[in-house]
Amino acid sequence: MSRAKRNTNRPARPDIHAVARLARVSIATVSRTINHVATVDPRLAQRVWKAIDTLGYSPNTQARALVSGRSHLLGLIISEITNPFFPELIQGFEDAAVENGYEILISSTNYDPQRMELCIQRMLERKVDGVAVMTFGIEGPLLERLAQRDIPLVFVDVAPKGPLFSTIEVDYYHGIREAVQHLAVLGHRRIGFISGPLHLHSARERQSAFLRAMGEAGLKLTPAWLLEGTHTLEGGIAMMQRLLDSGEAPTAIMTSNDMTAIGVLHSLHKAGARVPDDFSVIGFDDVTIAQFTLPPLTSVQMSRLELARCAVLALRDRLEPQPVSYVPRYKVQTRLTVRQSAGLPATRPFRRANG
Amino acid sequence: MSRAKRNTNRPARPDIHAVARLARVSIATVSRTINHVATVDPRLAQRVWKAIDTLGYSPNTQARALVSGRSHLLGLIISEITNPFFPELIQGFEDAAVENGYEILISSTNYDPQRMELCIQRMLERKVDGVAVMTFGIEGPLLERLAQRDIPLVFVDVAPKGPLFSTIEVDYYHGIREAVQHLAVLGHRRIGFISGPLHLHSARERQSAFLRAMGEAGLKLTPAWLLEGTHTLEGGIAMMQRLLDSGEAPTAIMTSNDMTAIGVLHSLHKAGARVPDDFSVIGFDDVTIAQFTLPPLTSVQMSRLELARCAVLALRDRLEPQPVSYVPRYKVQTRLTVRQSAGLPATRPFRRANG
DNA sequence: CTGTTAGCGCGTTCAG
DNA sequence: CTGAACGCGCTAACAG
Repeated sequence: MSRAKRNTNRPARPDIHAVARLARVSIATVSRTINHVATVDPRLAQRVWKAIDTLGYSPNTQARALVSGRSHLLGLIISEITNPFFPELIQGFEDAAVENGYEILISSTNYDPQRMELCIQRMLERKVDGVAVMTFGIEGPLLERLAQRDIPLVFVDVAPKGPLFSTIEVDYYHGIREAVQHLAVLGHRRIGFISGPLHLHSARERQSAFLRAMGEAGLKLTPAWLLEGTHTLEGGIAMMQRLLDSGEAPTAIMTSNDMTAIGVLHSLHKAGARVPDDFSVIGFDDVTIAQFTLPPLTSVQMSRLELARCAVLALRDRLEPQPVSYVPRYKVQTRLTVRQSAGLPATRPFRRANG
Repeated sequence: MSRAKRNTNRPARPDIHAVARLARVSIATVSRTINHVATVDPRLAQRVWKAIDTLGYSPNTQARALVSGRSHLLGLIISEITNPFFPELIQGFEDAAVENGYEILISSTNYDPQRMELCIQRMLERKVDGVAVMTFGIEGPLLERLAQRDIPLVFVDVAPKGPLFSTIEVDYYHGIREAVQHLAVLGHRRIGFISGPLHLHSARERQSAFLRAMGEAGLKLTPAWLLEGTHTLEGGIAMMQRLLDSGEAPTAIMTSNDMTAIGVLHSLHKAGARVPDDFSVIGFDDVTIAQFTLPPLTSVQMSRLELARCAVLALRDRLEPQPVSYVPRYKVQTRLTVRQSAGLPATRPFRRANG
């Protein structure tokens, strides 16, 4: 009498027993059918599916996770969701995850290593099957601790060693080279670069890609035009200000991310300079809002959707053994998106209205 | 031998039995201690906590959910994560949820009712305890189907009836009135309004708040200046264009959301008009990027953090009976954020450069 | 190929 | 106030 009679008038969610009863099979057969075990008699399977359909049954994820040890949950750790870089990444991650039968758990660190620990803690408690750490600024010691956990982890750029770690490489050079060449073709010779905080691996990568591209284009570098920003609007404003104050400014400015570029735009606007007539500006990331700036920002894009998809695949590959023929390649490209913030260099040097 | 000896050399996650053994109590006592049942002997509780600490034990969420029927997961359904309105909402939702001991499951509908169904399906399968539907555009028939499910739901603006439904009211009028008055004080008499798609409840609310505020400020309404937009950049561009083409344009334009306002800014820029010298513009939502536009956008803000917090509380109140003294009030305010896109009205009507 | 059975880890009765 | 026993819904052995 334990199970058979429970308040029967309430339309409780049907469980596996209900399906089994209706299909006149055992619960094991129902389980096998659902999990697509090949050795089920098609006729029985048919009955099971029909029963499932008429009852509106869907398996209890919790129970399934409890016994199988696999939650089909993927964690996604990002820096800050209000940073325009991330929403698209999340979108892609969600889509790719759902496509592969996973659900996602997001949390953001707000650039706080301690909070990052909490995020991971929470994820582990929820028994995620794997975690994508997409914060672009993970610290050494933290990595060490992560390495202890025995769940698959995927990172961007940084490549820690460990049997459960994967890395997604970003080919910064490709897009940045396109940008430099774009400027060179327009006639620019004097190009400045405002980098991100150089303690970030990804910021360093972008800067060196820029240096390399300049060299290859045969353009001379002016050290005074190589500035370290902060990947923020304020940083962009300040650094552009400095460039303007220095007397001799470049005709084009490239930046390490779009927020910096937008800061540059603000600085220029305030100084009375016009873009692209007086200065050309090229950003990096091609964040959604880049198309809404005045003028719309020419920017190097790294597909966040692609990045997210790679991350999901990297985790899936650890979780579900793939056929040997499958050779994973976790690499994402960057490309130049041309809009209207870069144009021909000014014929005469810009002079500030109020100076 | 069933449980006692399982591969013992691996440092498996400790379970409740391990804690019980170490604390020399039964697993029931451990369970009670963790769940803060008041009737546990403090001395035993002490031992239990110590054991938990030394073992680094944390309860298995899956098992707990399975047996208790409560997953401590909250669903959040939004329209589109790349819409700048939502990230901050998510942030607030996450924070509030975690504060209250919940984790969140997000999914986005992309304005597709069918996808919305899938989202809900997924959430139900994951056994979320409640769902916040923050899409600002839910359809009647869908609501009907939702009503069947017996889990708490919370909505914005729209107030379906049902014992498990909650509604968060937004006081659009407050902030919109501030905006109209702000313009009136600056000297504007000719104010236009570009609404959102009027089939959306929230768009209608905003529009009627505007109409009411105009009336109260003693300002006359010009029907030709009351346009229906689409809550998109393109809509803003098109409607502003129409205003400009009409020969007699208002000196100030208010919009139903920030994307529309940014479209207006673009339209104006293209026409050679300056903001706020030639036209004043006020947006709605005060999205993060409003501070990055040129000029920074004056906008009516509705605190997304507050909204999110309300949503979490509304769900929690259904889920965990609150003390009778607690009177919930799910209402969020709107306020004007003054930046630089609204100023004194132009002394002479704007004439297009190319016209 | 199918059914029976034993837990997954924990909350919760019900005796003590 | 505590502990033993049961079962949440399901998968994975094992028997038939």
